[in-house]
Amino acid sequence: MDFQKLKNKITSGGLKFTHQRMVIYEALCRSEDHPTADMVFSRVKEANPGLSKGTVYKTLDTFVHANMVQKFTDDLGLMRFDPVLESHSHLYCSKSKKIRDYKNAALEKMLKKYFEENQIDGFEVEEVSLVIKGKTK
Amino acid sequence: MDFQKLKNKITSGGLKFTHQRMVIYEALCRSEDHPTADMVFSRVKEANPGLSKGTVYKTLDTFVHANMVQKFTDDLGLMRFDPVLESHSHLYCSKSKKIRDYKNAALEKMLKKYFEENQIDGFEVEEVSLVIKGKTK
DNA sequence: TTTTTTGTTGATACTCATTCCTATCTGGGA
DNA sequence: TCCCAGATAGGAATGAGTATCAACAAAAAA
Repeated sequence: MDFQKLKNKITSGGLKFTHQRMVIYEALCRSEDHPTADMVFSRVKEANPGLSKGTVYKTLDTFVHANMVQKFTDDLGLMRFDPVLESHSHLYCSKSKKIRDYKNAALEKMLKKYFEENQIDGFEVEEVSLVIKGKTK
Repeated sequence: MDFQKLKNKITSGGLKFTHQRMVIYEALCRSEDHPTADMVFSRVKEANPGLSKGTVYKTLDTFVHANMVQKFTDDLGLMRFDPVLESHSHLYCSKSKKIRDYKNAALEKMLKKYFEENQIDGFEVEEVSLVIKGKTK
């Protein structure tokens, strides 16, 4: 992603454009492994020694509030960040501990339909997500 | 659950029967809210002042290894314990932050069937679970 | 341009769930 | 009864994440 596109992404989220935000957002987009804030920090600190850990945590949270990235908790309780906004599931590999995206519109639709047709007693469903655990082949 | 049943539960898991284990297992079974180790500790400490927090954490983990209880991570990253062994989903109430059980054999079967018929490229599915977020009505 | 306001950053201290350490204790087999 | 592997108590250590706050920068007002 080039400079202009990054700048647009950030300002169109209603945020001021800063060097730190650019660097952090770019690092997240380049990562395919749904990094934690700490992982983003270590990928970014070499080229940006002045950048502090707290800023990475805060900035990523700012992106979440601006709807630029998604946040979720993995099976170990760590906060993970994902620049993909469309709804999708995650594959947890029990061997490598890596997390992959799994997009399947048909499955999403099937689940959505199921919970529209089958109400849960005393509960109003807002969001359903799948946790898929297994092994990379 | 009476004394004999509790004792059986613990020894049949291959564990030594101790007062602490009985008290902790009983408190967990009486709880309907999938408590954290800390919550179990505070429910138990009044009637058992000598019991330490470390013991509660370790004992609950022992139960998990002995397949007497299930452990899962909630959306805030806290470890929750559940004495219900059959596979089931959880309902997360965004208002009260409470977690309820949701058993639905038909849904479980539907998902199982789906992933048997629809392989994921390069991934071997072992376990699928649902995270259902919404509001208690 | 200067001043004011507003938002951002870095450094550090802090919280809090969980794990680790170790001295001490105990249930149950010999 | 005696013994010891396993269990426990108590507290220190860990580590992810948050709060605080002074310094700073960029935009808005004067």
